[in-house]
Amino acid sequence: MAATLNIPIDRSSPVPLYHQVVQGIEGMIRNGALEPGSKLENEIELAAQLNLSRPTMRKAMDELVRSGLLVRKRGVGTQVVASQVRRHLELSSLFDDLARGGKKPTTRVLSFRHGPAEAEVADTLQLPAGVGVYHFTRLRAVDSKPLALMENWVRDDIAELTEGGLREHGMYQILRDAGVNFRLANQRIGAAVADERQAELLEVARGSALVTMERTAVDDAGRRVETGRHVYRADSYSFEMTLVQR
Amino acid sequence: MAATLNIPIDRSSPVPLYHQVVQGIEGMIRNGALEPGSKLENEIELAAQLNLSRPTMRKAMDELVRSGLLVRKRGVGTQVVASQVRRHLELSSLFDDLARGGKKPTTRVLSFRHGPAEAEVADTLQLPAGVGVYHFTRLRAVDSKPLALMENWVRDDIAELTEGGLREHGMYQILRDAGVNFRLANQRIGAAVADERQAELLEVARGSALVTMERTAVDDAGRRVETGRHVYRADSYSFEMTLVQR
DNA sequence: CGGAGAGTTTTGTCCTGACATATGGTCACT
DNA sequence: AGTGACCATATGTCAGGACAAAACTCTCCG
Repeated sequence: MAATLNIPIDRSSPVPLYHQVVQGIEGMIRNGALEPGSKLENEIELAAQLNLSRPTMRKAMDELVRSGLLVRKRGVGTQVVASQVRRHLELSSLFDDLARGGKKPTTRVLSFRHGPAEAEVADTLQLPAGVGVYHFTRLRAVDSKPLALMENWVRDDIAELTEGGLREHGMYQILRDAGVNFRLANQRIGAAVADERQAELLEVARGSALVTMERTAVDDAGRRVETGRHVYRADSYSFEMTLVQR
Repeated sequence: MAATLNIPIDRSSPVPLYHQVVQGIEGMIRNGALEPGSKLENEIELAAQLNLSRPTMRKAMDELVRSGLLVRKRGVGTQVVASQVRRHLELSSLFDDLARGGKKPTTRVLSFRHGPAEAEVADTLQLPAGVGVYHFTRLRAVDSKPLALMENWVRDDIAELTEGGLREHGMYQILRDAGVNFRLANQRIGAAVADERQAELLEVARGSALVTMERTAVDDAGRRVETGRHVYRADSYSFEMTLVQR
């Protein structure tokens, strides 16, 4: 039995129609109205039900297929894959992640410098001549349990950073508020063992396992805005993601 | 100066037109014909140059934007972001990755069992009653240097696995040859320190850092085919990826 | 009774056309 | 000289139609 959709479409909303459909189907999957494995009506029929054109319907389903919620097979139909799809790794900060999870992250700024960049950093960020960097290290804790030790370099010609601001807000939020639109980031995840200093700050034994992450973020103008090296307590943090075959 | 495209389009090819464009632009970026930061002609003009419709051109550019090679800004235009974009984390096996990189991976099968599943595995794989699993551990090495220790569970009602087959081929290749089409995988990356046994097998000191990965893969019929726990030597392996803001 | 072929269904690709909207620059007015 | 309104430009969204290709089903023939 093929499932039909019951999604309110508001044509006067600024939200694109195809995105309303995406949200609608996502909602139906999460609340169980569409069970994993169930088959959807065909695209033409669904489009007709919602009074949309097929390309619009298809664009919505494209997104859902890409995010891994639906599976299409030519000549057969479209199926719900799983209700338990973790969101793809996002281009967001640890601070935002924690805050969304209802936690109250606190930040201690361990060091804060502003000046010319070392050669390696200037190279990584592809800094133009004369542009300096903010260089700072932070310790992030949740419920007074230390979680991450973060070292970052941010070019100084885009936004003004202050030690106080970093204590109160996530770095990404500050940069976004300053008009930076992040577009992509290159990221590398690995592992290391805690040295003396890391162990003390993160309140773990020396030699404990740490998750390491290096990231360089690029904004919509193609500028490399930020690069950083983070280490996380392995007993409290890991990276989850859903990979989708294309 | 806006760049124009010079891409051969073969309308009789079975490769979709939009994909030919994707490959063409990708090629021009990689070989330097399109420099990072350079601006492309507008969509309508590019479509006209290649004798394509705008939707087709747009679909091609959509893919490139999603993969992080291009950046679009409404009212402004489309720019090349970077030549150095790592491929997105793929749904493939370590074996394939290494083989593509020109390496010769070798596999030692440490244990191989076939029988009913433990409750936890049956739950993770959502096994129907009566379906058993293959359970095996493998040690993968490159140039006789051990790299990864892998423990996997595969449901036994889809393909027949043998110890000899696993020695010769990657697990994913065997399953694909058996007609399994993987669609998505949930994956978690973390860190740990090597215990006595891991240290010995991977030829590192006890207490060395290891990258851990747990993965469960789902095929196009929605079946959870495989789950596994892998550990990698942190000094030779890390996960690289490009995140794209949507 | 079994297998090959035809037909149906459904997604995949591609086209033309239209209007909306954000951005950046220009020009006139203050 | 500064500022606001206007306009050109380019991407964003949406419609409707057409044909291709894959996968399943059913029928017919051996």
